[in-house]
Amino acid sequence: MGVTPDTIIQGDCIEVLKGLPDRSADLVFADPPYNLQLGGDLLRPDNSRVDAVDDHWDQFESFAAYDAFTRAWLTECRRVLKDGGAIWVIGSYHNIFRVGTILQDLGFWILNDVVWRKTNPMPNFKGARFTNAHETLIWAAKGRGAKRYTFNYDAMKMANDELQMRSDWTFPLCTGEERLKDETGAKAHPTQKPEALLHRVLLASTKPGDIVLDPFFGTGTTGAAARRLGRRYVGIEREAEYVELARERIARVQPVAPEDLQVTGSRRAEPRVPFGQILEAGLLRPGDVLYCPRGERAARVRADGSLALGDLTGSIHKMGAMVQSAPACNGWTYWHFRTGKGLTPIDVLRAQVRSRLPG
Amino acid sequence: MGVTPDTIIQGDCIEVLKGLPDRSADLVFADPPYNLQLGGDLLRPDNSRVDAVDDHWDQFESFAAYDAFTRAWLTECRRVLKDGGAIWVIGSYHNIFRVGTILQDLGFWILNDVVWRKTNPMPNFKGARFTNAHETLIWAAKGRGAKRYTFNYDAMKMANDELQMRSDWTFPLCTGEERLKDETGAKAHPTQKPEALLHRVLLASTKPGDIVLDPFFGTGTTGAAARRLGRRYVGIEREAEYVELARERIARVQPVAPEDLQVTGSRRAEPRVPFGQILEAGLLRPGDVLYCPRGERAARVRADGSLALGDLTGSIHKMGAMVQSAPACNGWTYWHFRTGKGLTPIDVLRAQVRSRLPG
DNA sequence: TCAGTTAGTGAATCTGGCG
DNA sequence: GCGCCAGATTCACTAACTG
Repeated sequence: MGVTPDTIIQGDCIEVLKGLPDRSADLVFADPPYNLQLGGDLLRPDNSRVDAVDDHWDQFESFAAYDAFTRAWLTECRRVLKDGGAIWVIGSYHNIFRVGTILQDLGFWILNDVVWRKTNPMPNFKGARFTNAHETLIWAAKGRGAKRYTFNYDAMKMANDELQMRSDWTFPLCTGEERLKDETGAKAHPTQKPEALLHRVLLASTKPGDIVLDPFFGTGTTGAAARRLGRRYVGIEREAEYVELARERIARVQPVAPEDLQVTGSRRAEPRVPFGQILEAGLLRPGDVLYCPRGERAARVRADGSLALGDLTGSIHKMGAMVQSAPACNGWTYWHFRTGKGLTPIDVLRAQVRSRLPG
Repeated sequence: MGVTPDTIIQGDCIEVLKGLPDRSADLVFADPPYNLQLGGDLLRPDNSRVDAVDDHWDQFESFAAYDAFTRAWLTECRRVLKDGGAIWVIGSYHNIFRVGTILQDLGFWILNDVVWRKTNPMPNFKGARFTNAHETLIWAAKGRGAKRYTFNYDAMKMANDELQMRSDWTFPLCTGEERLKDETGAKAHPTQKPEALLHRVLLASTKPGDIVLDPFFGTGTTGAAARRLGRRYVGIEREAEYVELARERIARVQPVAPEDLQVTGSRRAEPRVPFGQILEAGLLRPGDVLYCPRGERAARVRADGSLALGDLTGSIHKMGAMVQSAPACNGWTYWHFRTGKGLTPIDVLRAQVRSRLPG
């Protein structure tokens, strides 16, 4: 009994969240209201409106109200997340420090803060400050000791020309055709996020089929990116107009074919091959000699897949670490066998065994 | 009756701050402990050990203890600031959200958050997260209605090739000759900041002769930058060794007339565009087919920007080299996409993305 | 002297499965 | 939950060394 995927639920964010089952979402992406001190509406925990204020005491009242609201929806999101789940929250300096503090206080474990660098930010018209050219995203796991979060490290590295993806991402604002307009041609939603941003978030931190919950769905950028990438979404949005716009928008999205959703996998995820299996497959034989990369050290292979060097025996990893006096060693890349052309790492034998495995 | 400028006071930050007079500093720059919470040792892939920040001054029992410490020194700093004064605090995701929240709670008025993008950050050795490639600075005025803060808008604009200075700044780490070493050649301080960063901070937010207070003076980067730029400094530092190092360092600084200072960075090389960004920008989609120049070979694009050709996958460069049996290949010019007019190299898509990037 | 190679290092909350 | 252990994992830059 879980949540129905690929739906938008119209209603108050906190009320709707309370109705969702425990541990039912793989990821939360949240773009909460930033509206502190901007003359916009500020909501109390019960969603009544706080009158605009400008003196110091009421300012504190406003922060307290924003904090209570934030704590309420984040608490529910944490409950709804699976143990291996994670959350992304985007914000600006008006609210992101309060969001980050409350995340930490609720037991979320911050994994990274990520900066969205805007290529085309709005200038600071009064010339009174630096151009506000970025927003901040916080990526956090459900808890410090929580089950392992999803991070498609190799896919991110591939998407960044084989360099580790950094914590600063550069994207243009959502403009042009992508920006939804109302019937008058005005922008339909004030803070529509670029789908490219969600593309990277989902590709980095979800698997195909995962359920992504967005408690401030707006015009459905999260849903559009999820559908395109073969993920499922649950959106919560209070305004009926936005719900309708989002439904139409998501329906227009062409999902990527499942075979194209394959991304570069990690070596950790590859099937484990015990070294003994190399012997069982006949690719090496007991008594064969293995060499370190430059050949000056040698060890004999024994029938059970251990190595012997003088009186000492142990796994390929232990023995590799031992001869180097290193704390650890990957025996697959350290030990080599001799061929007519010189020394070849035994990792190629592992690859041969893996290629014969089913699946 | 004010504070004596161009001095370093040895002692506990909060105790010393309490002895400073009200409204005596024009600016505070603070690089407080980040409250890192490290596990055990971290080994690089080559098994060398990362020299982590495990100093006693960075250890706090809990978030509550860190918050109390932060509130205490920020409260004193606010008292010591002149009414038109401002504060900068630098931190990472471990502490910056708590610092920002407390700044707001104390009545400081945030002007910008600024991101220091590191050109050469330490990689994430275990491939577990995004490379932590930035730190965050908060710039805040003493209060919302406080007397006008200093912002040298035109100096900043001039320093940025006549474009408004943005909230993301790019600098390398403090290394090489600038990095202070002890007698053994090891780094003298674990977290020395680059002087270029302080240069920009002071040039942006102080006037010549202003008094800059740094309650976590360390090896005196703030003092060195202040002296160089004709500002005055007051430093507080607990460790006697750091105080001595800072004194010697600042004495070596040659003050320079501001008009002689080179502040404009050299024009950067063309920004690198990873192929994955072409997909994120929607210029190609997962499942699209790319062709070699004469069209006789084809490969499918995957969601992470890798190419698939039969069972083989890899980057556009790797796969281009592979199909030509060449040692290397520029995938941007080798691979083409099909349009009504025939085949077009994907390099034109890179040019489109580049045209949107900031200089 | 110069070019090429090797070694070292920087604020880091840095693995995962099985018993 | 803890311990064990297989085995996966790095970018930009500086400085020292080699030939």
